Amino acid sequence: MPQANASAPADFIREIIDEHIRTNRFQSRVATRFPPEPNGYLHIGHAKSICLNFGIAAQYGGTCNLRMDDTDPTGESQEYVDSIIGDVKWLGFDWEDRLYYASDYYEKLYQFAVQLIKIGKAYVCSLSANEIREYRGTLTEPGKESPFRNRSVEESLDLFKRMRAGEFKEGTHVLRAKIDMASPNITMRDPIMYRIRYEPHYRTNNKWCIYPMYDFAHCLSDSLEKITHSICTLEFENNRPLYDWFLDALELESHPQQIEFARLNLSYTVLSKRRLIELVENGNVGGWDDPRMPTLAGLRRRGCTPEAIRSFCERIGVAKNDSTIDMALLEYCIREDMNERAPRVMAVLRPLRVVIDNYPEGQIEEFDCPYHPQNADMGSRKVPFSRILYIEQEDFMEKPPKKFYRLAPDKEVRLRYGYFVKCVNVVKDPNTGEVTEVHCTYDPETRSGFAPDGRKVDATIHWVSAEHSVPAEVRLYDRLFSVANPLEAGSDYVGHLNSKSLEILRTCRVEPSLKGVAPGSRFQFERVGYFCVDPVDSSDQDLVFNRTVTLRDTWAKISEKERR
RNA sequence: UGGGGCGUCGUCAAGUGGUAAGACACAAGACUUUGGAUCUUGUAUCCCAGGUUCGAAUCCUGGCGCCCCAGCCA
Repeated sequence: MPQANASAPADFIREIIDEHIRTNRFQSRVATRFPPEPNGYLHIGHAKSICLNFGIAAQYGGTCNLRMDDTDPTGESQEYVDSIIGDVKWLGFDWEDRLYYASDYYEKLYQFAVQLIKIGKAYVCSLSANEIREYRGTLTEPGKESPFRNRSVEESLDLFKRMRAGEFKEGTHVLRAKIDMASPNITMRDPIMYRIRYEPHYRTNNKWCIYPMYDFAHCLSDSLEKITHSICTLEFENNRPLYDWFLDALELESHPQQIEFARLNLSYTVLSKRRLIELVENGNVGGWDDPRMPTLAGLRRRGCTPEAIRSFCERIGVAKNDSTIDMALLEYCIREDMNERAPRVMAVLRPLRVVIDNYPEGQIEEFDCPYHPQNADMGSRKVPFSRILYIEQEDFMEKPPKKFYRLAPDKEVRLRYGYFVKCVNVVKDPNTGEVTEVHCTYDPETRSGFAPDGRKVDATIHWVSAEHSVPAEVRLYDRLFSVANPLEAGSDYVGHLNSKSLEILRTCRVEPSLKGVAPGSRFQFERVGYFCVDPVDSSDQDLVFNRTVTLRDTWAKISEKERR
């Protein structure tokens, strides 16, 4: 398990824990948990919580449990459980043998409910859903007490037993806590503890037809697991009094401290399970693991490493301010990580044919090219060079603007790890005027990239040998949404989907060393970006690369500025 | 016109009465066989208004703004 380093940021949660340790609350124990509901895939917002909970446990020598908060059979499934387990593991965290399920506590939870009825703190209410809503009051008006509120303990006990036995239809009865219908905190207005639902649960199947609500189940699950710090997001702040109320009413010894922090928002994407499900179900993306998705599955398929995501989670901090992190920070973390680990390799995404007029026909040379400019330990590979090459279309301009350093008529550039070449002629499509082939001469004295006479070139460009390179498909991914805050103006966030979030290039040529690379392996295509062999669609016969993130592109900024 | 939370650089975020850390972004420059990487440099008086104090982002008072809560979701 990754250890929190000594310089781990001291956020307000850690301050609270330090205080608890100082005052010997919880006997200096620290026990946290990550409690997802298995009704969707984990996203990077969950990663923040995972890193927080597991990170704190590691830092304080405590434990962190993984618990499926599966109290609502609707939408929950084993598929999601499996994905959650895989994702947390992939992120690099270990819950050892502490994988728990709220559904395993159903019987105990039922007994707790019975106990609350017996001490007069819970009752079966037979109002309809609509009536319950009406009786609840509004934000500014107090609620009214249910006519069933003072039902006898015996009657509630009997009814509750029969609810469990399946004697009633859905919606006819619920179990409620007897608190205060006039509370200014709506959460405390006799909250529902159990509802009837004739829906098979993915784990308990048809054993139960009553299911506990979050507020009732969560605090008790925490207590049963002897959690000390129950960390959740800000929207549960209103629920904290209720969290405490149940534990106090049952006089439980294990009474965790709930602490709330601000959930993660990321620009140019959405991070709510509901919307992510919509994107998947509407077919706006290819699935939960579509590389454009902010899900852990999507980020993984795109090529992100767990290290990059953990680094991101450390950098963003933990506080109570509503905040939106700039996507640029995530991209930075990915580049930072990739820069160190990705072998450099050459690939031409949009090929332009180059003929070296004075290079002997049929001659082939092999250049030894290091995999990493700053790390010789990563070794090198041989890259073949020949008379006909491909370069990137955008690396040649017939009429270059002032600051364009690359190849142009009469201009000399260096081919990476190869020779200096000078453009002497172009061939154009007679109909479109488009340049279809560039003719160059090379200087044999400049082999491996240096001129003995000391002359310099403005640019170094990448290339592949036409004959030796291998074809590949490259998928260029970009931000999912075209605006920073897709949710800003109401609900038409789908309208802000970035139509250019995926561009598929099918005529790419990559250097021959890439033949047979393992799915999931990551590379830097020099001067282009970081790429990952698609773990799903790539094969030895058909190479498919996903762009994880571009390189920082100063030229793009300059040319953008010039255009304005 | 209820209750709960939050307001420090474009975006995050330290700061806990002693004179505004850091990161990303941005800008300028150095270096460079990736217009990459790296390195230097630059950029805020703290939502507003009063008050307390020798001294306030930090304390007090009053405003203003934003978020959450009226699921038999979590």
